[in-house]
Amino acid sequence: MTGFPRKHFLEISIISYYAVVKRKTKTALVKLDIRAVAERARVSIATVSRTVNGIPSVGPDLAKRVWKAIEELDYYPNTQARGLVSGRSRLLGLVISEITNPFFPELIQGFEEIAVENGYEILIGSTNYDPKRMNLVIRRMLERKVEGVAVMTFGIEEPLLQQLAERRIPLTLIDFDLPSPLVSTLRVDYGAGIGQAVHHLAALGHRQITFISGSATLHSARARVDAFKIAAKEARFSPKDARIVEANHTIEGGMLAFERLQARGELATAIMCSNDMTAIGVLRSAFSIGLRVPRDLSIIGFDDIRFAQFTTPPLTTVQMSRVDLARTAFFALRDHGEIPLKATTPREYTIPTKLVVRQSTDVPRDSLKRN
Amino acid sequence: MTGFPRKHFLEISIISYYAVVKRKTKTALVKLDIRAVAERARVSIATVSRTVNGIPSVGPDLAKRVWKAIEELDYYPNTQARGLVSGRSRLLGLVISEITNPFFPELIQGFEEIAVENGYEILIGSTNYDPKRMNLVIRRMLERKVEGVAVMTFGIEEPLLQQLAERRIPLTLIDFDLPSPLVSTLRVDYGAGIGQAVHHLAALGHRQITFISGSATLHSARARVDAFKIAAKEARFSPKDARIVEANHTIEGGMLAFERLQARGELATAIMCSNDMTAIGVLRSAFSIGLRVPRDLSIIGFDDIRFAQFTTPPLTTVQMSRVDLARTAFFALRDHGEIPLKATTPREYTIPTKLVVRQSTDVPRDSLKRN
DNA sequence: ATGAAAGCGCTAACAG
DNA sequence: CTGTTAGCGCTTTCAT
Repeated sequence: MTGFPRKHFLEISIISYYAVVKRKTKTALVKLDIRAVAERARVSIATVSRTVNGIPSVGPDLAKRVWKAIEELDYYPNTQARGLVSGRSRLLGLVISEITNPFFPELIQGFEEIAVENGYEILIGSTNYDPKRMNLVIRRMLERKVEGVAVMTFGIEEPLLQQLAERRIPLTLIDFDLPSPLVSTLRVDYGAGIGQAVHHLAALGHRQITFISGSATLHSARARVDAFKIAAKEARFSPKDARIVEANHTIEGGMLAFERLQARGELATAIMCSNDMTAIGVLRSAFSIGLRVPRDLSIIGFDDIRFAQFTTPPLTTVQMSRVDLARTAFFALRDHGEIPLKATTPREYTIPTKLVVRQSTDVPRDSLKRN
Repeated sequence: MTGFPRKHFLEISIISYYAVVKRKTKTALVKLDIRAVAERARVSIATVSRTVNGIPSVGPDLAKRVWKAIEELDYYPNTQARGLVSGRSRLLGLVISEITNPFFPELIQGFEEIAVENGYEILIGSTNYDPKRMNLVIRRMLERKVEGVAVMTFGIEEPLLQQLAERRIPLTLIDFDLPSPLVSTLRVDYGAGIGQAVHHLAALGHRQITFISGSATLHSARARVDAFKIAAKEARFSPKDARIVEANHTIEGGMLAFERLQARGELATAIMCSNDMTAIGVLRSAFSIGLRVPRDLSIIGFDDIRFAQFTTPPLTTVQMSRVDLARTAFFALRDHGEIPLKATTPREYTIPTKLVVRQSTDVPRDSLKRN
C-alpha cells in the first residue's frame, strides 16, 4: 500500500471513466474524479492525492480506506490535471529520421520500454530527413510540454537545436556537441568497431577495401568515414587502396554504388558499408551478377540490424546496440530533468561498437590461402 | 488570420518557453501564458483564447493585435490546460504487436502522418503478443485520456476490448467484430488477394500448394488460412494438394517450416506464406539447400512489406496497404469521436488486398512448359 | 463583439 | 497526520 507515484495505475482491473452509482432511488452517471473518491472514503481530496502519490504522511487506516474506494470506483488520476498543476508531463520526445528505416524501430522499442518502466510516455516524431519537419516535430513536442527530447536522427540541424537548448529542456543528441547545461551527447565509438572490421579484413589478406559511405551531409555518416580513414591508415592501406565512394544508406543506394564500381572495374576484394541497408544492396547486386559472397567478395555492414542475421550469407557487420543507445538516452534525459537545472550530471556518454563476424567475409578471391 | 484551432501553433519560428521582457530598467524572465499575451495586446484572456481558436466573433482589429502579441512573445498554448478544460486531449492510441515487425513501422508512419495533419498526437503501445502487456498499454492510454484507440495487433483479446468498449472511447479493430456503438472494424479482404495468388499459381500449372500459416492463436492468421482454403477449393485443389502447415510469422519460423517439409519429402512445387517474413525464411532455406527460386520452387508472401522488393529474387506477394489501413483507422476513430456518441457513422470498412507479381513465382519445376 | 468569472482535476503550500 | 485553500493555463458560460 505504498502508492503508485505516477506509475500506471491500478494494475489489476480495467477502469471505468464513469461509474454507476446508486443515489436515492435513481441510478446516476457520476464523474469519477478525486472528489468522488474522497467522498466515498470520507477523507479530503488532499488525502486521496497523498495516498495516490505515495506520500508517507498518510495514516495507514485512512490509506486503506482510500485504496478501497479507489478500487471500488475504478478510479485513476487524470494525467492532464496532474501535469498542469505539477508542471510535469511525464512525456519524453524521441526524434528519429524515419520509422521505416529498420535501425529505428529497435531504438524505439528500447526507449519505450525503459520509459514506460519509469512511468513516462513517449512522443515519437519522424523528420524524414527534412529540416522543416524537424522544426514541426519539435514544436509538437513543446506544445505537449515534453520533459526532454532525444534527437536520434542521423543528420542534426545545429541552429534548431540551439534554439531548443535555450528553451531549458533537457536534450540528448547523438554524435553532436552543443555546449549547453541541459544537453548531453551520446558519442558513438565508431573507431572501435570499424577498426576491428578493417583489421579483420586485413588479417584475411585483403589489400584493397572500398568503403561505401552514407550521404556526406549526415553527421553520423561522416563520422563513420573518418573512422574508416583512420583505421585504414593504421592498417597501412594507402588512400588508393582504401577508396571511399558515397551512397545514401538505402538498399537502392548500395546497389547503385556497387554497380558503378563494377562498371568502372574498380571492385576491391572487400567492401565495407556505412550501414547494413547499403550492405544488403551490395549483396544483392553482387549476387545478381553472379559473384559469390564471401568467396568472390567480402562485405561488411554497420549497425547490425536484426535482418543482418538473415541475409544470404549472414552479414558480418559492426554492431551498435540500439538498446544501449536507447537506455543511455533515457537516463541522460531523466537525470537532467529530475533534479531541474542541477548541472552536475555528466554531459557525455560513450556508446561502444564491435565487430560481429558472420559469413559475408572470407579471404580475398585471389588469395593463395585458398589453394 | 483565421486561427489555428488546435493545429500546431506558429509554424514559422521556434518559440521560447520564457520570453525576455524589459520591465522598468531590469530584464526579467516572465512566464509566457495566455495572460501575458492578453496584457501585451491589451485585451482580455478570453479574446486571446477566441483568437487562437479561430472563433469568428473576434473583431478583426483585436485579432490582429492578438496575433501580433503572440508572435512577438513566441507564445503557444499549453496543451495540458487546454485538454483539462475542454476534456479533449487530441491524443490517439495506436496499439500494435511489436514495432520491430516490419509490418508495423509502415502502419505507424501512415497513422502518424494523417494524425499530425489533423492536429492529433499519437501514443504507441506494443503488446509483444502478450495479453498482460495489452492491458497495461491500454491503461496508459486511458490515463492520458486518449480520444480513441486503434488496436491493430494481430491477436486481439476479446474481454479486454469488451471492457474498453464500455468505456465510451472510440475503438477501431482489425478483423474483429465487437457490437458496440463506438467500435468500428476494418475488415481485410483476404479473399481477394489470396484468391488471386492461388489462381496465379494454378494458372502457372502448379498442382500442389503448401500454405505456411501463422500461429493459429492469432485471429488474422486464421483469417488468412480460411481465405486460402476457400481459394484452393475454388481452384479445385484437393485438401491433400493444398496442405497447410503452421509457423509463426517470423523468418526463423519460415525456415523451420520449410526444413520440416523438406525433411519429410513433402515439398510442393509452390509455397504460399501467411506473411512476408515467413516467405523470406522459406526463401533463405530453399537457397541454402540449393533450390533455385522460382525455377525449382515458387514462393508467395503476404503483406508486401517494403523489403519484399529486395529479396533475391524479388518476392511475389499479396499486398495489403498499410497506408490504407492507417488512414481508414484514423478516420474511423475521428468520426466516432468528433460528434460524440452520434451513432450514425459506419461501423465497418473494407481493406482491399491484391496480388503483386514479382519474380519468386514461375511454372512448376517439372512442368512441360519449360521444355 | 468583448470581458469577467467560474471552473476542468489535481497538487502543494499552509494551517491546525 | 489531516483538511482547507489557492491556483496550474486554459475554455466557456453569462453578462454587457
